[in-house]
Amino acid sequence: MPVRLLKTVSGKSETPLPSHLQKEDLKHLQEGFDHTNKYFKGVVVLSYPLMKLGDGTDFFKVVLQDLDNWISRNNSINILLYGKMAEDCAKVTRHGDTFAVAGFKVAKSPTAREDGRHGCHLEVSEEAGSTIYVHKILGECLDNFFLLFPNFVMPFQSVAPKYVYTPLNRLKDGTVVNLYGVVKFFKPPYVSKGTDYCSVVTLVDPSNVKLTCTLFNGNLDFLPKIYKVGDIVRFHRIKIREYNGQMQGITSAGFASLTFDGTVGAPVVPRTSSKVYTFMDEEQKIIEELRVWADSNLCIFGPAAKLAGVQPMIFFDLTCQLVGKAKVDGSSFLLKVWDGTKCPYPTWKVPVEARDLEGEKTLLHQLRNLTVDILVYDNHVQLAKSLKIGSFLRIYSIHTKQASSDKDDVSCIEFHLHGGTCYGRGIGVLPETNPDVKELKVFLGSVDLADSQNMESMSSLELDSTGMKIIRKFFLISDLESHLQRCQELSVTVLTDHQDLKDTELKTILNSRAPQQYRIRAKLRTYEPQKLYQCIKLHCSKCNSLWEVPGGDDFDLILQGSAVTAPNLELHNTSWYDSVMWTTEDQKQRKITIHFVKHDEMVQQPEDTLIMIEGGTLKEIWKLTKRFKCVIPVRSTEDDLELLDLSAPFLLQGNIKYYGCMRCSTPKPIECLSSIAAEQQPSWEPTEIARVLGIEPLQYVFVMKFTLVDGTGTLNAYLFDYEKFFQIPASEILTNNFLQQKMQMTMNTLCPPGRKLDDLPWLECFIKSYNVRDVMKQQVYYQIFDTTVAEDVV
DNA sequence: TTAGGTTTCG
Repeated sequence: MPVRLLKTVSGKSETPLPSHLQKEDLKHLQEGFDHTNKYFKGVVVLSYPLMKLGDGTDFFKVVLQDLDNWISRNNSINILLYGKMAEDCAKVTRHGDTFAVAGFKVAKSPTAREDGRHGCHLEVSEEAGSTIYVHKILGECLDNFFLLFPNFVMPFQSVAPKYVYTPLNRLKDGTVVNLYGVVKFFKPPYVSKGTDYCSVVTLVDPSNVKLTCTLFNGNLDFLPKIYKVGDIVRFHRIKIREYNGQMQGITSAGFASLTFDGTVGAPVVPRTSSKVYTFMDEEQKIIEELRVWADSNLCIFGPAAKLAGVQPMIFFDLTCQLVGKAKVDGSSFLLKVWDGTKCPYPTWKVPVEARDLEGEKTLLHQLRNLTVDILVYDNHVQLAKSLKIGSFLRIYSIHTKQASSDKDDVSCIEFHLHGGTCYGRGIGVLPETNPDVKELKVFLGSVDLADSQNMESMSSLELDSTGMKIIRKFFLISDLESHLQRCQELSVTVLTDHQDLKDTELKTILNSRAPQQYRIRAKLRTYEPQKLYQCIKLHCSKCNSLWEVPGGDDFDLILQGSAVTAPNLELHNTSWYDSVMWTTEDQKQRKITIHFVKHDEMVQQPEDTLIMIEGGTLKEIWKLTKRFKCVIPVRSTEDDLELLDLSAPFLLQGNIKYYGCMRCSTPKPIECLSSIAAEQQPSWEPTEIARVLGIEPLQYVFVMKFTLVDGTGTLNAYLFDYEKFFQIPASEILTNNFLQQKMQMTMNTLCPPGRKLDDLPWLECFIKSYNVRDVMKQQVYYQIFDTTVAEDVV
């Protein structure tokens, strides 16, 4: 809606300014301050002709004099109006009119020295969500009245539209906009490497477009108070920029936010640091609509857990109360927390000096069986130090690790908040008004401390799906018992073949010659490696060699090394690929070339296209794999493109890096790929790509050593499995956290930590024995085969 | 300025 003067108003009975707006004093108008929900009021003492700027934008300048400081010498300020607002205001403005300006941007006034006015000016436009309330003069009589009684509250008429909110699919580079969104991902505010706190927030809206915003502020309070995925935010005056081909939001001067609980039916109460803010009935409607949309269109699955529900080797968010804290060393800090439930596993205690431990000694002692020690590292230390004992926290992405203890059967769980902010890792302080905190407080109050040794009586408050509070008994230990009982009766693994074979005791197997095959029934006493990510290897089926999976850093180094080679322009744009080269804008002036492989002389849709990249970084390549079917990192030689070193992947597809065997591969020129491109329907299968490029592909494989016992003997059997045993492809486990957790849970069922031998479940397996002869001696080895984890185990 | 979502391996 354009600026519109509805009618001339008179008398006090007319609509006053909206109640959420507060008057800002002239002397408080400063750059970098939060002027959200403030207005500045003044009389138009001067106006300039309407102009057009170089880009065609209308521009109008007026000078407002502060009524409350009319005696002061320096009491006027320049107001710069842009666009439609400039055009419309120019039509109706007369000297002597009173303007109340809200939603303005404060910037340094370049003309302050010459015109002697305020050091800053105010910038207003419809795009920035500005509002101007104009009171028209009614004649000299009232004008004088006004000057005599400056505090007289005048009726105002709104002539500018209210805030305009831009859907996420309509954002344009270089604009400052207002928007709503549902939080899909967030990093709670953390101390950046600069001077401010930083919070990263990814939003979605019904246009199904995602926007990642990077928000900075020196004051924690000015960043949005997001507590969980699914919260809804309203951002005012967020700047939109293009970054890496995508729109990005970033704080601009005057940025302000409101945050709402995203639960359908919950009260619509904004969380904000501002005491006043605009919030109308219409906006309540927007929140309610977004809640309903998110409820049916978004999968908001949070990894929240109670201490009673934790497993080793998971990442989870914990809502808890801080009971104690202590410094450990320069890079780590200890938080002792509880949530009223008891962790079913023994938990580790971080050794600290008694004098370093802060917190109420009696309470720490009383809660000793219910608190857990969380060790936080690096960038989280500063925030952790500042936390107040007794405060309620949500700690995001805590990692539970199983401590490897060789000395006894009982291993314990460690809780770590590792350094960095990946996956939103961090600490958030929850206010006492937070619904989750209210609920937690009720529950903590109900915990009978004398009874805390008796785990079976623990209970917990939970919210059911309708948001109603219900009290449910927690019988976690007994749940675990019954689960284990089932495992003991049946078997946690099943055979996929040879059902008719009879069981053989381990003692008999150990005393027999190899090679032979057996069916066994045994318990898994222990396994190696305990760190499951270490059990993934690369296997060459041609020479039978096993290779470690190279780390991301290795790949990065190779990429950096290859980026030194300048791209050979003679190899650009051939009959089977189109090439695009660009130079980065930073000081390094890095050159990146992408060769798009064509089909039928045309570049296909990205999801069907194979690209080759020269000079890219690990991150850039990673991003390209999200968009294109295949990515092959290459470098230029004098007369052809070639693959990089074989310790780098020869191909990236989705999450998977494909490697070639260094012994068996004889890389051919990249030109050979053109034969696949020429096929009628190129499938770009990794094995096919490897074949034409002379690469012997390595396969991802699980390699583990199981120590099995059955009362008659102990036998070490190797598990060598691509997919069948865990029903998880080994190729995906390193890049898929969900699958890693699933695998860890499987191992916890097969070999529950902290259990005595009698309580371990039975496994039914096939094993085969085989001879391995080296120079010195011949040895018998055993391998598990045709066995899989039972379907109902995980 | 900072970070620019994509778990550590202590």
